[in-house]
Amino acid sequence: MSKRKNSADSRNDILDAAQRVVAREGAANLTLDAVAKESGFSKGGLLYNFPSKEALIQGMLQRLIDNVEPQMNEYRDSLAGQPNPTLRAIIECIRCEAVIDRNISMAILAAGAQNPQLLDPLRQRYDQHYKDILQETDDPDLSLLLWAAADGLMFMSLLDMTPFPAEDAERLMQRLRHMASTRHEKSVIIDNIVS
Amino acid sequence: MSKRKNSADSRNDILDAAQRVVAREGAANLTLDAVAKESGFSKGGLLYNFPSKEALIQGMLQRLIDNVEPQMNEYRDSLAGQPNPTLRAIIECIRCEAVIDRNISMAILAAGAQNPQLLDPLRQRYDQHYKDILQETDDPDLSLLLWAAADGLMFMSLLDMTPFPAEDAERLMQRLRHMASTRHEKSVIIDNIVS
DNA sequence: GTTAGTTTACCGACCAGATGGTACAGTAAA
DNA sequence: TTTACTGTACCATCTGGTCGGTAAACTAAC
Repeated sequence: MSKRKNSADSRNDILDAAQRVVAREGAANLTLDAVAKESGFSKGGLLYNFPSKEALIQGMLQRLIDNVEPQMNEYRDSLAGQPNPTLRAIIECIRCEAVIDRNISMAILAAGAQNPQLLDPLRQRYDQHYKDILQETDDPDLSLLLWAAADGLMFMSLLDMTPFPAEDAERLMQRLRHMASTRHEKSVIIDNIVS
Repeated sequence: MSKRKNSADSRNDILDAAQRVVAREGAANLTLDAVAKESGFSKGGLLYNFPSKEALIQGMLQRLIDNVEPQMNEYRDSLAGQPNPTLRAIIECIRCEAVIDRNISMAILAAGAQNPQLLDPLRQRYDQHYKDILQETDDPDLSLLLWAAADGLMFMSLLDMTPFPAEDAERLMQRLRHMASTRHEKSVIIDNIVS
């Protein structure tokens, strides 16, 4: 009966429990008591590791980010030298739903609605992505639009509002991927192919 | 001291008050008491008009939709005969932020996170947009991607995560608009301009 | 046209449950 | 001795929602 764990393990166990709760019962039922029960910790132990509910949610978001990061880097590194590696890595991550459980993302979104600064870590990521994408592209605006499109598809899926079947979404993602992998000499190219 | 108003007026007054509350104090503070106070109604009167908080939020969403609809139709009608009228109307609505107050949308989003079926009216709209866009386009996938991109930009702005300045966003929207207004003979056109 | 009954629209006190958080005494491993 | 908890009791507050009451407005009978 080893009581002692190191604190990092405990925190991870708690975050796991929180994710299970939210995945099973939805964002509305993410309460300290529920997480305590699910994790096996006492409420005191929970609040010892995360001094507030807000801290817990911050922890969830941070871990989510930390989990996606290596996967993204892997993609990006494998595309080094080719066009738009970061953009394509983002698209790929969204495509294979590295974005984890819908409920978890929704819970974080809901929390963000109540306390906007909770999303700051995400904002930082977006900022970094923005800079990387710009630096790698021949056609900044097109790349940003492709990014926005991928993001839009992700949000639709997140909110369960995608009006088309999964295979269509898949095809769209492939086309995005394809568009991101071609080089363009100038912004204007696309705009010129008018009938 | 006419006590009697017709119910529709009361409901509208209450929805106005709810919007003011949420715009001023954020989604977290959208409580029945706050809305009652802001609207001048008693809590009982409020709950007479909206039998539950959920009903109130549904009302807010519905009115939001009802307000944007005529504006969209106007745009669309003015583009009749030209390519992609619906898509372009959507883009235009997003561009000039017909999407109303950020806080209001966030409140609805937050509510949707807790009770997903609350977003059903929105889903219906998306479904209709989807059908309309498909029917009007020469290049279904491209149109859907442009739609997704516009949506992505909207969500970024909604969550206050747009990493680029407003003028860049404006330029992106213009490009979207432009891309939506050109005819394409085949999907492949775009894909072919590879270096 | 007055009276009586019914409905509509609203008031405001009260309530029950949930929830985040505290306090604190104890305990066991490192 | 410090760290990392357990466990319980407790609490203040908030919040959605109920409920009995009430006055104006509408309806209908006389």
